[in-house]
Amino acid sequence: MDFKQIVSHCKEYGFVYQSSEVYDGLAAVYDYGPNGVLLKNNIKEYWWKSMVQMHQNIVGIDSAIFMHPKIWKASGHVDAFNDPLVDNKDSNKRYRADQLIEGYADKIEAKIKKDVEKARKKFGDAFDEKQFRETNGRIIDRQAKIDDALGRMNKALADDNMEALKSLIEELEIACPVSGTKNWTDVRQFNLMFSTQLGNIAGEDGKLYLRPETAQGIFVNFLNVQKTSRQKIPFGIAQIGKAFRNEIVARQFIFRMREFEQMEMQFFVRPGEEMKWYQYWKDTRMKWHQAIGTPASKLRYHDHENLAHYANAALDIEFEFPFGFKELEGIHSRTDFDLGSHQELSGRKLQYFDPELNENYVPYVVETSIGCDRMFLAQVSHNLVQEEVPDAEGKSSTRVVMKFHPSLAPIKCAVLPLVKNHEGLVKASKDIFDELKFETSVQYDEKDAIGRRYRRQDAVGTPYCVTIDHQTLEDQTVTLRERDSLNQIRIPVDQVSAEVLKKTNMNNLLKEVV
RNA sequence: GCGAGCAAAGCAUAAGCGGUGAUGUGCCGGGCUUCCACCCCGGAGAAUAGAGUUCGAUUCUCUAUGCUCGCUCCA
Repeated sequence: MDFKQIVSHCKEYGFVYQSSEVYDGLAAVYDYGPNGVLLKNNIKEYWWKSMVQMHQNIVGIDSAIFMHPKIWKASGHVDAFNDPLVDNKDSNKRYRADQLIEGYADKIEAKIKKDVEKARKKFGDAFDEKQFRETNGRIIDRQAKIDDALGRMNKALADDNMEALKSLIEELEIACPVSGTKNWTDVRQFNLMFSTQLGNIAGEDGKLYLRPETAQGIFVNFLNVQKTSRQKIPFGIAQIGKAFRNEIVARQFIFRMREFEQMEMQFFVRPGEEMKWYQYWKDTRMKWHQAIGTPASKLRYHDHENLAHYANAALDIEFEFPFGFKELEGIHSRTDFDLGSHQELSGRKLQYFDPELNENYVPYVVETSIGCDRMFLAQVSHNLVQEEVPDAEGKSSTRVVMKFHPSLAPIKCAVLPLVKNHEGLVKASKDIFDELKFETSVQYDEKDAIGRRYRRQDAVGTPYCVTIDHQTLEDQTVTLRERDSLNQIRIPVDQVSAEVLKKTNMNNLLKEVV
């Protein structure tokens, strides 16, 4: 199935809709429909239970989306998520304004170095580089240019003065490396965090950000959770929640959205033991993905070469989406950066007393962070297939089927009277439905021919269909039809629930993850 | 954000070089129907939005919005 068909299918069968569609949509925001929300909840349940329920030493929290503005200062988001950007109108290339100016400084620095090397050759052993730099007129001029440019740039950045940055670029006659022209747009501040305000009077004082990641809610609650849950290191805190980023380019359906949901677990460990746990979670998380039937060939690790400022090791688990291998989950060794920063900025001691070592320390953190919406997209794009199956006459016909792992399927079982214009069959069917609804997610359908109803359930990934026929009224047996194999077996009505739950229950899936 | 392309019932597609918008599927109602998209009858449903040109615009022009791709960015 190509990507377009997947998006189309998601809409047609109530999985994902474009946000605000009746108003022509809102870019990079999507809504989940009736089947979508069921699938998404199942993904979250699978994750949550694998983490919290299956580990004695992992507990959950649900922290607020609003947090104290200083948190984003400490985490580095305020600085790192703010870039002054400028476009060259001729090449349509975009640059960071500060990097252009630094590039200009680097060029001059290169010239200075050339002069220095020339002089070194000329003077031989007697050459004193320091003295040369301080006395050579041309070098002094050039160094002054660098100092002036960088000095003014830093001041403009500190003042958030975009106009000054632009005029500096123009004054320095910086040209686009691609087009070679100096035809620049205005410099614009791009802020990846969404801001809003606390209280109802606008002003800097009440400025708040919607969280760009859920992790900080865990870090700032580290002490609360550790004390109230009486956890000992190593232990983890898990959270599922919304995060918000003002992406420059938001594309590829629900892969990159402005409002998205993360499933994060921060695991607190002894300093020096972080690599052991990094490896542990690397393996454990891969198992989790494969346990629901995602083939190993569609998953791979990708080690980060450029580490973020907080990490001493980082990798992604990538999934092969229809548009290529892309990040699905990140596993990062975050060192003590986050707790350390918060400790410094808040003035609170964010430490753990380790009774075995008999000492206090700021724990190190290993993070696993998976995008819930990406997981959703991975499941949908991998499981949606078109295939040839035999029809009523045994000839080949195509069907579109979502081959979700039964535990993730939105609807676990459909209850279908073979015909709808027979009171006895309808009543028996409704009785079965009314019993099953206490156990799992079921759907009743009496419209259209039985084959069409099977196909309809296939399209949303329902693993089982129960069909009630005249024989049911005589001997209390029904047909149980299985989605993937198309097999039909005849079983007593009172065994239906057990049979369906055996495959669709989350419990049995969890046993495979251990 | 820049550039290019695109925008038609729920979905997928025709036709229309300015004059009645068609088909398949899906949906709703009814009939028929004993196990993998049966058949029959009936019904609802569309030109992304706004402006302009025109007697008349789905068609031409402009603007906005959205989508796709490329660039840029990416914790």
